[in-house]
Amino acid sequence: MLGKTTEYAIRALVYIYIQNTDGKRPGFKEIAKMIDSPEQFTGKVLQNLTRANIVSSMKGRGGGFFFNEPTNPITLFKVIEAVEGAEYFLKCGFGLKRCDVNNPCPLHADYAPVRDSFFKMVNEKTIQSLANKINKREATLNRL
Amino acid sequence: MLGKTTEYAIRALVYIYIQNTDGKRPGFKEIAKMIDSPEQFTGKVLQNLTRANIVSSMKGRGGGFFFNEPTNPITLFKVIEAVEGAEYFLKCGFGLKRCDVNNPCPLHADYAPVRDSFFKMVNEKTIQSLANKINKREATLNRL
DNA sequence: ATATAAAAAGACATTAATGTCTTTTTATAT
DNA sequence: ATATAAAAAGACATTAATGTCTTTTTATAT
Repeated sequence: MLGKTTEYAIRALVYIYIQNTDGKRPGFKEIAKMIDSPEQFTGKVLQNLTRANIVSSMKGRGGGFFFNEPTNPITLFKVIEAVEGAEYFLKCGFGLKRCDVNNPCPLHADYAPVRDSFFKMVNEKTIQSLANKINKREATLNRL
Repeated sequence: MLGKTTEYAIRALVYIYIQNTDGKRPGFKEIAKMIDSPEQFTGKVLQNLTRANIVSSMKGRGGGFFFNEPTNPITLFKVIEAVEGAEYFLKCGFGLKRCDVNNPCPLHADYAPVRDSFFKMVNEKTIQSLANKINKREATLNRL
C-alpha cells in the first residue's frame, strides 16, 4: 500500500528513536545498514524528513539524526503525509476525480470504511509505539 | 491504493458489462471515452484482461469486448490479481521481506486487520455488483 | 589552523508505471 | 474478392519512483 520511500522513512525513524533513547545519534549509513535500505537513498529520505521537521540532524563530527522532542509522539500519518503527500487518504478507490457520499462511485460505500480504518490506524500508531514493540522484543525491525 | 491501470481495468469491465446486458459489445475507443481513460492504453489493458480470460473479445467488424458467461461473477480480487499480481495482498505493511504472526514487524498486528478487510471487500464486490449499483442510479461510472 | 567526520546538495542513472504511434491480423458486410 | 472496422501486436515515448555518485558545507577534535 505504502511506497518503498515511506517504508524506509518509517523504519529509519524507528531506528533513530531506539538509538536516541540509548543516547546515540546514528548517521544515515548506519541507519541504512540496520534497516536494510539503500544507503544514499536513505540519506535523501532523511534529508526530506529533516526539512519537514519530523526529525533533526547535525552535521559534522559526532553528528547524525535525532529527535528534538522525543516525548512528542510522531504518528505514522505525519510521516505518510510528508513522504506521499496530504492527498494520500483522500483518493477515490475507483479512480474518479471527484467522489463523495453525495456523488459516489460504485465502490464508495464499501471502500470508505477500509480506507478510514487504515487512516485511523496510522493516526494511532507512532514511531514511539513501534519502537516500544521492538524494545519489548514483540517485533523486529529487519530480517537480516 | 490501487494503480491507475487497475482502476481503468475495473471501470472498463463495469462499462462492458453494462453494455452487454443491453446487447452491445463496445470497442476500446468507446470504452475509453465513457470511463475517461487514455484510449490506446485502455486497449492494452483490455488486451491483458482478455489474455487473462477475464473478458472476451472479437476482432473484425462488429467486434468488441464482452463477457462469455455474464452470470459468472468476477470479483474485484480477480481483476487486481490479474493486473497487479498475486502478491498484492501479501506484502508486509512495514516493508519487511518476511513478516508473519510468528515473526512480525511492529506494524503487523494493526496492519493485518486493515489489509484483511480490504481483501474481504474486493472478494465480495464484483463487476456485476458494481454495474448493478450504476444501473440503479446509486452510483456513477465517471464524472464527465 | 588543520584534519576529520558527518549531513546537505546537486547532478545524474535506472527501473517501473503509464501512455502513444504504427502496423498487422481477422471477422464481417458488400 | 474487396473494403471496412475492429482487436492484437510491437515498437517506442514519457513520467514518476527509486537509486547512485560526486562535491559542498559544517561541526568537532586535535
